[in-house]
Amino acid sequence: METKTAPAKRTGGRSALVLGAVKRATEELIEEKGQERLTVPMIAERASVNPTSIYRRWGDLPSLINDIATYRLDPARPLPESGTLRGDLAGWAQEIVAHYRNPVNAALLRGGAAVAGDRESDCLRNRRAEATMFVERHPESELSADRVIDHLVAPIVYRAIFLPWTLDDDTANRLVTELFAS
Amino acid sequence: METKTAPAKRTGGRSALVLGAVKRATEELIEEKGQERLTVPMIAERASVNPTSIYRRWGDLPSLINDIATYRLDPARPLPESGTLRGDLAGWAQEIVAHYRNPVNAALLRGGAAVAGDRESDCLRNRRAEATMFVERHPESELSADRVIDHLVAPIVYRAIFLPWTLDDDTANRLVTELFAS
DNA sequence: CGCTTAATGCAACTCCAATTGCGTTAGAAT
DNA sequence: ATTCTAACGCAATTGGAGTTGCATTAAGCG
Repeated sequence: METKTAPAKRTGGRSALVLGAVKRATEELIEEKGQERLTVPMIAERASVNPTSIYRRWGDLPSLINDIATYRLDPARPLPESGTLRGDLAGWAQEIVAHYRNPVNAALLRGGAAVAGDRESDCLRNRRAEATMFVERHPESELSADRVIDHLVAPIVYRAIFLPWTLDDDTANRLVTELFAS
Repeated sequence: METKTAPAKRTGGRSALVLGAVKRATEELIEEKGQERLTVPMIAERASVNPTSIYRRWGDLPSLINDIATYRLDPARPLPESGTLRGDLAGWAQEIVAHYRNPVNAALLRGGAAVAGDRESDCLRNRRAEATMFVERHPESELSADRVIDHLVAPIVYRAIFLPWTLDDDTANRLVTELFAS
């Protein structure tokens, strides 16, 4: 039997323009209207793009929001390399706090939470991968990725979702201190 | 001037029946369809109630879901009184874990997360009140309600939302141990 | 450059969520 | 029992989300 070669994706040019316009429009509107008052046609109009294009690319609104929420923090961005696990985690936590103090990112996170629950659609999976990388880089520490998630990521995310006004400047440092005190 | 007496609310009889039927229908359907595939007319039909009644009571679907998510754990239920803060928190945490291992409650939590972000619509405000009550009952401890939220409630809620399959039997006890180790 | 077809645009259509006005029922108070 | 009116049911309507078929554009590639 003949092997079917995958059709060539077209990622550049106009497609890239549409992608960027849709992402920008979604980020703008999610801040203005909030996650639940958002619709696909609204995004399409703001992006000067046809609604059909959005439906065909993402299927529905929750998938779009989850997609943007997942990749807004670039997975290829440089991560802290301070020489110590504590230093790395402190810098990393500060970055995450700063990220979610942006109302746009907090709203996207809530959208991601709304559609979470299965292994595929976890908009925070990159955080877990990064946590694992940090603890494996410093095997002398006894910290596990699980504990980093539970006592560093979880409190930040919890506050970002439910108590965003409590995400202040020293949240990250306080949590890191408490994590290493145990 | 004459003081306007508030119009008498009608909480019993038919109204109570409608309320109960709507809550039951929502809980059933949110498990079957998930939070984002849910609509008001669907709930109305399942509850044998007119959609108009739901719209007039709650306004929209997010408000309804948030309302149910907030009061599903009865605020008047008995809380642990073991004599020690650690014992109280352990029992309390176990109850919360058990609660969110129920897929219905996890789905409701995700719905509550979707509409969170301001001081009024926090479906977890009762947990914070309970945590405050526990630490105030045992002033000899140095634990603050904030730390209980950060290192006990937040990890449970985070897992319930994003990693529900990791909420196993000893999650609560492990978190309590880690909380008191620091 | 020219070919192929992926991706978008456009328009018409369907379907259902959400609104509104009005009549009916029944909870609460006296 | 009677009154008042909150809460519900019903029906008609509207508005927009989402779908589909076809034409158009342009990205990828030899």
